[in-house]
This record gives sequence, C-alpha cells and structure tokens, in this order.
Amino acid sequence: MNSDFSIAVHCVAYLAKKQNQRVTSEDIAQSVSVHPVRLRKILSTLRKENIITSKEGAKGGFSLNDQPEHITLDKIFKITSEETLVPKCPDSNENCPIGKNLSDILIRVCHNAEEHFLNYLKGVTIKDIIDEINNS
Amino acid sequence: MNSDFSIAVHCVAYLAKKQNQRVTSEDIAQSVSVHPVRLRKILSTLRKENIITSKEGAKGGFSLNDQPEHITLDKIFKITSEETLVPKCPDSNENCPIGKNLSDILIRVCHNAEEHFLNYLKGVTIKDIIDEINNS
DNA sequence: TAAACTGTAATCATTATTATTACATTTAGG
DNA sequence: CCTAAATGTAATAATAATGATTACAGTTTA
Repeated sequence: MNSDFSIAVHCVAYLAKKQNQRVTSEDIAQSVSVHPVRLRKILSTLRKENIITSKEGAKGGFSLNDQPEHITLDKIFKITSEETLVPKCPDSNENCPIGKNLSDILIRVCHNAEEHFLNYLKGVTIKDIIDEINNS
Repeated sequence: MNSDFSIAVHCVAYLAKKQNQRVTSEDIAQSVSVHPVRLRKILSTLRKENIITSKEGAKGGFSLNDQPEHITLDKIFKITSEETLVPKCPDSNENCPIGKNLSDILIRVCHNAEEHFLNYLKGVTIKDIIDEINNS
C-alpha cells in the first residue's frame, strides 16, 4: 500500500480546518511535506468523487464540498486505496489442486475482511479527527 | 504489503492436505511457484510460532503441528504481516498543528480498523479453506 | 497580457520486494 | 564415516512499486 490514504485524509482535514477558504496545493504541501504535484494528483481523485472542489487559475485552489461531520474515512479509503488489503497472490501452479484454487478463495476472504476494516472506518469522520487534533 | 501472508496460508494449506507426511520446501515451492529459499524463510517464522515443525537433513522437511480446524487465518496474518494495514505517514510538518498531530491519530485509527480485519480472519480456519478447495 | 494557479504526462530516484547464489549445518542410510 | 538430501540463513542481484521532479498546457484574475 502507498500512502495516498493518509495523505488524502491529511488534505481533507487541512481543508476542513480552513473551511470557506480556497487553499493552494503549495499551501497543503507545506503541511503534509509532500510534493505539490503528487498532492494535485491525489486531490484530483478527491475532486472526481465530489469530496472537494478545485478552481484553476490565479486565486484558484481547493476547498471542501461537505461538512467535516459528513465525511467518513471509509469513503476516502475507497477512493484512494480500495482492494489494497487483498493480497496479490503469486500465480501458483495450475496443475496443483491447491495452487489452482487457493488464490481465488484467499482473495474472497481478504475482500470480506477488508469490508470489516472499512466498516470501522465508516464510524470515523473528519470532524472526529479535527476534534482529536484540537484536544492534543 | 508483500505476499508473505498468502504464501504462508498456501504453505499451511498444503501441509494440511498432506498431514502426517514430511514435505520439503522444494515440494511446496512447486505448488506455490515461489523460490524455495523464500519459502524456507517464511516457513521458519511459522516454525518459531509453533504452527509447523521442521526437520533438517536427509528425509527432512516440514509438517503441521495442529489440526487444520484449529488454525485460524488471523494468526497467520499476525505472524507474517501484522501492522501492515497501518499507513506509513510521511513525516509531516512539525510546525503545523495538523501535520504535527495527524499521523499519530491516523495510526491509531488504522490500528483499530486492522483489529476488525483480524477479527474477521479469526473466523476462518485452514479447514474452511481446504473444504472450499475440495468443493471447487 | 503577465502572474498565479490547476491538470497531467513523462522521467528520474529511491525504496520495497523477490529471486538467486552461496555456503554452513544437520541427518539418514549405505 | 561418508555422501546425499535436506534445512537455515546471509549476502547479493534483479525487478517492481512508490515517490519526487521537471515540463508544459490550460485557466483565471487583475
């Protein structure tokens, strides 16, 4: 798994802290310590999923579409990292009854386990994160 | 995440299919399509955790310690891949209140989510896997 | 029309993963 | 007691994934 998920959460939390302002990728990059181009790539997927809005050109930037209490972490995880908990099994031996069938079974099992992972994240909102930051 | 987990499950399922026999890493490698040295490294961690027994020398090899219905996948996951679902956050800006605190919070949240992932795997045994293979 | 932005493709650097080689050690069996 | 067949493990090499950077086109403000 790459760190797109944690970077995306960071971006969204940052935008939530600056609600109703327009923030540049340069600005967010300062906080996350990640290259602005990489951020824009991640922000771009968040925009396509309607989490944020972007505006090009001078005085452009990014802003949040929704209230922090309505944005749950499972949604961000799905956008950035869905199926990454499902292992890539090596292409095992087709002539072996175990090798032949195991990977499909394991993929299904891990997919179900990921659902439970996501279900927990569904209970955590960006507001929860912000609140925790404020209390620390 | 590397594929140690799925390889380990494959090994254990293979040994379960050949209960009471001693199987070589070469033999298992045939089924998994992975280099025997890599397998022995993974098998070595399974041995240290008492899942399997190994015997060196001629006529040596690996065998299962326990009944397939007593081996749950969460245990194998913990041995091979614990904490891999917890994102490595980039070292973000210490001077930014969000950057400073977010990674600890996210790590905790993902750790909890991983618990739910593991809890699901706890309900799946090697016997379940074998049964599914036999029915497919 | 210049400056400040986003959008995105392409390339390069770094890190993680996997395969392979090499060799020490153990054990069975003639 | 010697040889062949195994595990155990370190070290290196090859490959793949991740991340940073460069480059530049397009958009918008002033």
